[in-house]
Amino acid sequence: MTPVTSAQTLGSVLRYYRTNQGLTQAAAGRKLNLPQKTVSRMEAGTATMRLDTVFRYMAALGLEMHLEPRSKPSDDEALW
Amino acid sequence: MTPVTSAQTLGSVLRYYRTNQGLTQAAAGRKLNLPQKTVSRMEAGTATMRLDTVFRYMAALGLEMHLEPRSKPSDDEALW
DNA sequence: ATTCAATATGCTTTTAAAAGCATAATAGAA
DNA sequence: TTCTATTATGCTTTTAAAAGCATATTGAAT
Repeated sequence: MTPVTSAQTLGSVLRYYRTNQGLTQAAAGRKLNLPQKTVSRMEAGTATMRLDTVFRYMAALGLEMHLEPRSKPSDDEALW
Repeated sequence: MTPVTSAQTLGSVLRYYRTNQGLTQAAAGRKLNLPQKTVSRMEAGTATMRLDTVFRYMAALGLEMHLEPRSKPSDDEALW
C-alpha cells in the first residue's frame, strides 16, 4: 500500500502491521529475540537502524518487501 | 517483482535496478554522496548496513519500497 | 594478452547500534 | 483518577558502519 522511502514511514508501516495482528512490541520481538527496546526504536523511525534488524522484525511480522520505481516525486507521508 | 526478505536479496535487486539504468556504482552513488565503496558493500548484501544508507541509495535509483504479508513461507532466492 | 573501466577491499577515525541491565512515561480500562 | 499494561528512554560494553584516504582485483573489449 503506502510507498516507503524513509525510515520514518517504514516505522509507521511496521507498527501498522503489528497492531493489526494484535501484538505488543514485546510479543512481536520475542519471536526473533528482538528486545522491546529495539522494536520501539525501529517503529519510531530511527534512521541509523541496522538493516538486518529490520529484516528480523519483518520476519517476526511475516512481511516481505518489494522494490519498484517511484510512482510520484516524493510521497512519503504516513497515511494512517 | 521478487520478494525481498534479506539483505542479500535486497542487494541483488538494487544492483538489478542500477544496471538497468546503465549506471555504475560510482555514478549512482554520486547522486546522493554515497561513495562507491558503500554502494559495493550494499549490493553485496551486507546485513549490518545502516537503514538510512539504503534509503539514500533507493533515492539515487528512484525506487520506493512496499511491505506486504509474505506470500510463501520463505522465498528469498535471487531470481536473475 | 593487454588495457582500462568498474568493482571489491584495506586501514583509520569517528560515531552509534544492539542488547543487557534497567526505569520513566504514557495510555487505556474500570 | 487510579491501576496496570504498554511504550519510551537511560547507562554501559562491545561491535562495526561511514567515509576519507587509498589500492587490488576483476571483467569486458580489442
